[in-house]
Amino acid sequence: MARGRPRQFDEDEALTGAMVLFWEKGLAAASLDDLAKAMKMNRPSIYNAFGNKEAIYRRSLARFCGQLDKGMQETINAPTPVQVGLTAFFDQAIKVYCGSNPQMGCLMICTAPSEAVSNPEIGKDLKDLISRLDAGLSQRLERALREGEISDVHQPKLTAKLLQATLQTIALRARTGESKASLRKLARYAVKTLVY
Amino acid sequence: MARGRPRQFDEDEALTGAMVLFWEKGLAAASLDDLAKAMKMNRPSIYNAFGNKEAIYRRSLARFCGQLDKGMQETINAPTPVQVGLTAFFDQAIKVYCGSNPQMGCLMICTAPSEAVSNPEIGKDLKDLISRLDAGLSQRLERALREGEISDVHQPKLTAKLLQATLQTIALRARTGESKASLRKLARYAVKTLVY
DNA sequence: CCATTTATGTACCATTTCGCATTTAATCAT
DNA sequence: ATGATTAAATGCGAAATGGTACATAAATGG
Repeated sequence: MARGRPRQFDEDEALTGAMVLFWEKGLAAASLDDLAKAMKMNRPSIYNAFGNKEAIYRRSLARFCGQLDKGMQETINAPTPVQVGLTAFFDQAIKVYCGSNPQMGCLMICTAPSEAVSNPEIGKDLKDLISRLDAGLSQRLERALREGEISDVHQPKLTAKLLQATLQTIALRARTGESKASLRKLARYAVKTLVY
Repeated sequence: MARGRPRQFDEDEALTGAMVLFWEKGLAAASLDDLAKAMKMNRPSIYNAFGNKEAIYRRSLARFCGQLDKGMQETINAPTPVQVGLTAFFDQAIKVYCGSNPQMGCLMICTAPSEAVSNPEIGKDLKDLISRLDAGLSQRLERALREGEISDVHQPKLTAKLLQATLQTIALRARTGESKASLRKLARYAVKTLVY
């Protein structure tokens, strides 16, 4: 087993480098040369190992979204009141969105939409993430309803969308430099207003 | 007056063409050749009349945002209950965001963020629009508060941000193909939930 | 030790890109 | 008309881009 010359790049590390580059520049503005530097590989190796630029971008997206989704599921389904779980989820997202200098917001929300029309596959990736988050939030709210934790004036599916709207505005505002403190305040107000 | 050879392109029409192109592709993915076609001009004329690609993009943004802001101001400040004005504003936005085939969402929200980090001027354009919308919504809510139209549990500045979050999610969802009907339903629920 | 397999790295190619220099055209002032 | 002024159109060119061919290197299996 393990035939042939061993790879001398770390796949995970390379993908992380690519992700950071795309996060900053988006798909279109990132050149293969940029990518090669970011991944610490040379172009032919990249092409051989991962395929073309779009493929790498989509893998970066998938990874990022997988983490986001997983983080959300774990946090909002922890054995705490809904409001606590939701607040923790927002805080977690804010940490990621404001975590670098300059702040870069969400890879998906801030870079995929500009590609989504001319590249329907990316459009679908975006749509899928939105759907998954809607579903996760909605399910948690439904449980809260069933367990009498929140008032039955709520429509879980719609409230879920407004919670996701909150997440999205946090992503966008983070990218324009809005402070962590300001975003946390917004998140708390959203939870208080939308889930009671 | 009117010296020299007269321009044979309509500046407004050319700018509209450019805007539509950028709306679909974003700044980075739109080439000068694309632009020339979209503006029905040839490259040197474009350069002479408008400057480089980024300048045209920013002019497109400014125009789009000017209209959005103006539309908002007029609609939410019309002599009707806050909720009616807000609903009308969302409906108006939905019409624009879903108005072409495929649906393209908001020029600013869907294309500017991907440029915002590497191009701080565009970042500022984005930030400015967000601030203006926050301010407009917040002022309307404050008036509603003063006039006893809504409950004083509201914090106008934060509620304004959640209303804008609703607008933004509508823009993003429109770009993924979500239907007008679904977005209108979301808008109505947001108004009902956030403003009472 | 040799064949096979897989990865690396140099160098390259065709195309596209942005931008401009130059020529040609249209209009106005005199 | 003529010259001045401004715009259009052609076409060039240097650089960058995405992508690849090909020779080389490093490992394994027999």
